[in-house]
Amino acid sequence: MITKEWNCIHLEQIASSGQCFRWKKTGEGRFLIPAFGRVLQVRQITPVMFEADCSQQEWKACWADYFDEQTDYDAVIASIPAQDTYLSAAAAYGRGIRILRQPLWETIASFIISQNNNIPRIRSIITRLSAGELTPFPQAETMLQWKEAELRAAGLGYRAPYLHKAARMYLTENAPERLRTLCYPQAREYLMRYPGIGPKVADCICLFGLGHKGAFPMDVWVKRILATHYPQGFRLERYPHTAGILQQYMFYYERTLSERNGRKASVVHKGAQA
DNA sequence: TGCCAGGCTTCAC
DNA sequence: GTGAAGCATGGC
Repeated sequence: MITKEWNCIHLEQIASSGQCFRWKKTGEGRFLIPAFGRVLQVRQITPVMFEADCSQQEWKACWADYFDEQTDYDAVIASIPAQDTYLSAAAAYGRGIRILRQPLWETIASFIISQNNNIPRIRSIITRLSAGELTPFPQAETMLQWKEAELRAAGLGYRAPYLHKAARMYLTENAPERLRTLCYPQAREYLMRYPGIGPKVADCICLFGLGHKGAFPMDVWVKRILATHYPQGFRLERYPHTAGILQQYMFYYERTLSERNGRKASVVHKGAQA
């Protein structure tokens, strides 16, 4: 068992930030995370401390990257201009969020499934594909052996052929090796060649599967936020290496407020920066 | 019952 | 290049 003390770590916020679909809550601040061939237990001990049931060696080998240990989230938040009242509020609200670096194929498949779908249903489809909540996510090789009809049976609907073809391309083109060598714009362009992957899904994969934190997924929520709070335009170029983190703050803030206040409820922040 | 969902593909124009 | 229609399915 190891413990980590970070200023910005809130497991509940990460679990409900829409970036991961397989965390299983087992109690207050307690989660099981199936990834990398095992199930990690994590627990929030204090607002700035959590524990994980793994060795230091295992932590360094995969979970440190998974939890994005090397990024200074305080510095990211500090980089937000004070006059940008909406983003400042969103970051303060979701300051415990971290960008998870998730297994690549699982991220590609999950976000192909996510298109025009809602989060509870994405979770249920992924659980069916994995044949359980804590069992390993099926590898591309496995999915390629399945028939499209089997994917449809898991609830994928029209996305079934997308996923099947994506698995084939992923394997035949040796995508993990290729993607490792590409910068963010190149990786995004490469991924958009896959069926079922457009700009938004490609950005999610770049952000959550490849660690390109300059990726800024534009989904229906973010479009709504930008239209409401940044009618003069959002200065994305200000955040070439952290835009994805800020996007998560916005997404989480807006969704959480909406759930509490009713659909599309939104606090108006006059003076949100252009 | 109807709307909507962390969109994408296809097809007019 | 831009905009609209169509898409499977189930949560709410």
